[in-house]
Amino acid sequence: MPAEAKVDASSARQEPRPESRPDSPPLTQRQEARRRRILHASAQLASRGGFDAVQMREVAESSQVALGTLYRYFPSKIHLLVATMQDQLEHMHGTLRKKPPTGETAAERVAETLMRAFRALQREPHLADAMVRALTFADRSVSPEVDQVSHQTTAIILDAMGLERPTPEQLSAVRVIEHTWHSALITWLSGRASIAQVKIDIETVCRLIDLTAPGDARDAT
Amino acid sequence: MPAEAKVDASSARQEPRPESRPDSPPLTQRQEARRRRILHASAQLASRGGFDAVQMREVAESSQVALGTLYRYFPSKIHLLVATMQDQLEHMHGTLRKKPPTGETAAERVAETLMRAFRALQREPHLADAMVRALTFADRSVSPEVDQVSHQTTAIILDAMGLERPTPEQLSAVRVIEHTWHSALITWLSGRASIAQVKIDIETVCRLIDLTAPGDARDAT
DNA sequence: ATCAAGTCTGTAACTTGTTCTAGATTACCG
DNA sequence: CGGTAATCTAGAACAAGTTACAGACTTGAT
Repeated sequence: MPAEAKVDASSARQEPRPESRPDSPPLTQRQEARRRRILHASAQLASRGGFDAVQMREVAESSQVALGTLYRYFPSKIHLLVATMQDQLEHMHGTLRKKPPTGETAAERVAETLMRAFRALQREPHLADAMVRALTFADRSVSPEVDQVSHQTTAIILDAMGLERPTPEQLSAVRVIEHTWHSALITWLSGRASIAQVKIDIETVCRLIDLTAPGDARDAT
Repeated sequence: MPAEAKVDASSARQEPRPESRPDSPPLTQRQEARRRRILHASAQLASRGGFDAVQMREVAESSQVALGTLYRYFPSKIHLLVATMQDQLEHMHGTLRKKPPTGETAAERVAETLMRAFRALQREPHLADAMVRALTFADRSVSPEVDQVSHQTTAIILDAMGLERPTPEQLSAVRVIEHTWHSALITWLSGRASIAQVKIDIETVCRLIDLTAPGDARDAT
């Protein structure tokens, strides 16, 4: 059995994900595989049962890893679920990129994109529950990871807007859209708002985009 | 020692709070006092230490109540903290009512009011942490209570707008403002956004109000 | 091939939210 | 008053997140 070499720049990287996680120590293949098994188990358990069903002992068992190891990879349940969200978001961004939104205005395109994402979440409401609850419950110790999720979300929205160099005002609008997106998801997940309400809220907040760039929003795609 | 009579309509109610909690079984004076002690202890513990510092055993001890009794009054830590928030919100609404906002437009008045509330929260950031985290983490079993908080918040915002009969569009805008408010608080509490950022986000989202009623927003106070 | 350092495993212990129980106390009714 | 149902108390017990640790396995370098 040959020793597991670190995966460095000289070896062919099979996973098309050069960005996003500049891990301080590069992982061996087995470690990368463990990480992957853990995230998979996490998503699977979350898909049934939501937040509560993701139990650290079960994740460890499902991914065939000792509990201590699980905690070495993800220092808390919240870290694990936020990482799971990062993972899912990458998928999502890829999927969304394939079919760019068709709306005329930037506001329409953003709303369209978010509604598409929303429909995807509706297919796995328990998973959405686990991820979003973790995200909003995260305390300061998870800030870097939550920030990354936020940046990824921002990237998705800016993509939909078709902007290279957003103005500060536009960035403010995007931040507000993200606030609304997260909070609206929460109200939907906890049964306090209908799908239709979420749609309305998204469309309402997206109007802010037109407000920030009244005349020059149409140069995209 | 005379038996504690239920506080019913025939006895003078000393607390100026006839609305807000139509408790199915009316409470005796001692029960009302217990409830108050519990909420007080909860707020006190939250004020240092935040969410994690509110430990059910400590709340029980601080309020001189058995653990089982605490759970009879508030069926979970989340219920307790959401109730604490309701309590604080009532205070806040009263305080805010005394000095109505002075802005020209409805958007300005709402932003002014929210910033005033924000400054109040800044004085007790740990308490804010406990309440807001509980609010967004609450699951379906707490929906009625969370809804009440939401309604109270809506009332505050509509107050600031100076509206009696808001249009559906305006209500949508208010919902989006609340979303932004909660989510912006979270990002601030977890150290991912500065106070200045929160201010900008609030002002940004408040622009939606002008958007929903371009011509007739000025008839208040 | 072999050694030192780092990693993984299995397991027990600890913490805090939550539930349960038996026995006192209190509230309400006749 | 006296009885009964509801409530309260103290404390044990349970559940799931988290930590600790001893021993086995990997890794990287010689």
